[in-house]
Amino acid sequence: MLNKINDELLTEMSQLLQVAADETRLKILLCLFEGEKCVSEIQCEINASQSLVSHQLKILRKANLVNSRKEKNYVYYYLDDEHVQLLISVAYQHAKEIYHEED
Amino acid sequence: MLNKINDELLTEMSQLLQVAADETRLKILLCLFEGEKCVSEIQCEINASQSLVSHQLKILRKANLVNSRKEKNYVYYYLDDEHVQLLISVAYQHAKEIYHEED
DNA sequence: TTGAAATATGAACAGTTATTCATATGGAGG
DNA sequence: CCTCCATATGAATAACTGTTCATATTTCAA
Repeated sequence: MLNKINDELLTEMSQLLQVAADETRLKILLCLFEGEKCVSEIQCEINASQSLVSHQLKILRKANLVNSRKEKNYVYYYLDDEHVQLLISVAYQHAKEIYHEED
Repeated sequence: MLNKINDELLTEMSQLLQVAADETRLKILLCLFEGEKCVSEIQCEINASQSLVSHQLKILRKANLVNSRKEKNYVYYYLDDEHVQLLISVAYQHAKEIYHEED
């Protein structure tokens, strides 16, 4: 496996995981599972400041995990990677098991 | 989705992703795909110092991604999570697409 | 028991990152 | 044009994390 993965690929993989790993960003991704939302909706749902949400959305966008579209003066963000859902559900399965082990 | 995920689960998910995100640890995981290896073998394969490998293995172990067994004076590590392979292959798929987009 | 080899640990440092605060931008409607 | 609202940006800071170096522990063999 390692031999067919060059440095750039490895860095890309690492970055995807790193971007998804932050709790705030994870919350954003999870709440976008339900469909596209504008910044203020996300802000409200995950209980974070406007600035923080905006900063983190930018990071998610740069990593190609979400994309956005403008409508009136709202900006709607949505999941833009076919793999994100799978990635997160795998993490969820793992978490559930660990969680129950520790009871 | 967010409503059925409590704080502890979220933290657990976040930690899994964070642990997998580091490039050194990612290399270790990838090289353990081939089967169990002792510390010095890993060290050699990924080209890192003994101390670094040992530190990172400890982190992987604590997060339940790998486990180990002793034999003589070697310690063999192996993948210990059914989800790791899937997690990493999803990251790999994503990376490959990003990688080709940027050509 | 001594020496050597494999692995683990602790402290320290450098670099990165999440968050906050203050402010800027940009569009819509009056 | 001006004002308001939604969003974006920049700087600053505090906390965290990966790596290195030095040293400790453990196990085997002689």
